[in-house]
Amino acid sequence: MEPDTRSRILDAAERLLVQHGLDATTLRMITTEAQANLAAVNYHFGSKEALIEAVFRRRLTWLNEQRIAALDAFEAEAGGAPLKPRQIVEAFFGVAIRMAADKGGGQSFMRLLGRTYTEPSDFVRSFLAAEYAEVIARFKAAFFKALPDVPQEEFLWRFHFMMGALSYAISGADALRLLGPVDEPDPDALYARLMSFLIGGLRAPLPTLAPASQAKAAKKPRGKRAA
Amino acid sequence: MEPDTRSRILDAAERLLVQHGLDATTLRMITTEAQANLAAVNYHFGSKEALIEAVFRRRLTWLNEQRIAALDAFEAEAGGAPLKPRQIVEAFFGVAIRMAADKGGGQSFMRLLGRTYTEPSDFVRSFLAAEYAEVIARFKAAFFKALPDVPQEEFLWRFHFMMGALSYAISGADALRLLGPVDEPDPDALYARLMSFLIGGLRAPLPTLAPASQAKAAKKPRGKRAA
DNA sequence: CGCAGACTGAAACAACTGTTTGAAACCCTT
DNA sequence: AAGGGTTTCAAACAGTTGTTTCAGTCTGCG
Repeated sequence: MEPDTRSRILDAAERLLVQHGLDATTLRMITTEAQANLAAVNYHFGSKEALIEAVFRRRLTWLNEQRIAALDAFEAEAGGAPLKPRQIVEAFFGVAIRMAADKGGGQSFMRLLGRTYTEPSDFVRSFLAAEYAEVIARFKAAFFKALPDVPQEEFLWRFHFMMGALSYAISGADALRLLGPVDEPDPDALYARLMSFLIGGLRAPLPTLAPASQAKAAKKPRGKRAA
Repeated sequence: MEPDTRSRILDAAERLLVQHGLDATTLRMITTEAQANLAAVNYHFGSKEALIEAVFRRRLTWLNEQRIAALDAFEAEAGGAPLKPRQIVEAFFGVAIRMAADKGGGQSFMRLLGRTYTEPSDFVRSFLAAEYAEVIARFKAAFFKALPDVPQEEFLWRFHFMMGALSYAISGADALRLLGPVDEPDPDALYARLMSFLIGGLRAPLPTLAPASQAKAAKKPRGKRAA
C-alpha cells in the first residue's frame, strides 16, 4: 500500500500530467500528491524533464514491446505469407486501445501519450522518435508487404490518420462530450468501433490525385473563397 | 504594412501559440514579436486568457460560419432529400482542411486548434464548446438524416474519430515525420487523401458488438493476451 | 491653443517556477 | 554500538510568470 518514494512520484506525475498537461504540472503539485518532499524529484530523477521522460518510458517501452510481440505472433502464424491488414491494425492499434482500457494507470497514460504526440515540445518529441523507431520500422514493412498496391506515401498518411483517430478514441469522453452526451465508453465496444473505422479508412479506395499534385507548381485558384 | 497594435498582437500570439503551446507562450514573447509594449496585452485584451480566447474566436467563428454555409448550399441543392455522406463530410472537414491550406494565418491557426481540442485547459474547453454548439447540432441532424441505419452513439464515435484524423492531418508534417521522411504536403493531395480515408471509415460496416457491451457487466476474457 | 481620451512606455509588483543546499533522519552492515 | 551510505527535510536560490501602476506621448476636437 505504500510503495517507495520514487514510484509514488512516478504515479502522481503520470496522473497530474494527464490532468493538466506538461507545462502546467508543477513539481510542487507532484510532490504534494505523492506525499514526498519537493527535493525528492531532483534527487531521484535529476530534473523535471528527466522525470517526464521516465513517466513516458516506463509505459511506452512496454507498449511497443507488446506491439512487436503481437506482430511476431501473427507473422509466425502466417509463415512468410503477407498478413491481413486487419491483423496488422490489430497488432498496433488493438494493443494500444487495450492498454488504454486498463484502469491501473494505463488508461491515464494513454491519454497523455495521445495528446503529447502532437505537442511541440522539443525534448519530448526527440525521445518519442527514438522510442518509436523500431516499432515503426517493423510495421511499415508489414504493411507494405500486405498492401503492395498502396503507394508508400499514401500509406504513411493513412497510418498518420489512424494515429489521429486512435488518439481521439483514447482521449475519449473528454473531447467527445463536445459533440453531445455519451455514456462512459465500454472498452470492448470502443475497441470494436475503432477497429472497423480504421480498417474502413485504411482500405478505402485510393484518392484520385489531380495531376497538379505531381507537377506541384501550377496551383489553379479554387474560387474566391479565402479572401 | 503596419497594422495597429491590437492586430499585431493577435497575429504574433497566433504564430507563437502554434509554435510553443498555450502555457509555454509568454506575454513577453508575444509583445516582443509584435513589437509592442508588455502592458499592451492587458490594455487591449484584459488578460492572457482573454487574448487567447480572442485569437481563437477570430478564426473559429468564421470557420464555423463557412461550414454552415456549405451545408446550407448542399441542402438547398438537395431540396429536402437527405444529403450524401460525402457532401456532409465535405462541408465539415473539407472546409476545415481548406482553411488549413491557407498560408495567410489560417494554416497555423488550424494546427493550434487541432491540438487544443484535446487540451485539458478548462477555460479553452468551455468556450470551444460554446463556439461549436450550433455547428455540431446542424451536422448531427444532417448525418442522422443521411444515415438513418447508423445508431446515434455509433455515429458520434465515428465523427469523433474523424475529428482525430483531421487534427492529425492538419498538425501534419511535424508528427508525421516520426513515421519517416515525407514531402511537404500538397494541400490538394492532402485534401483528397483525408477525404477518401474519412469516408471509408464513416461507411465501414458496423462493428459486431459483443452482447456484453449491452449487459455491461459480464466481461469475458478475450484470451490470454493482456496479462 | 488647450485639453480630454486613447494609447504607449519603463518599471515595479507579488506569486510562482525548477533547482540547490546542508543538515537531520533513516537503514543496514560491520 | 558505531559508522557509512542512502534518503528525507525545510529553507533558500535566482529566474520567470501575468498583472499593475503611473508618468508620458499622441491624437483629434472645440
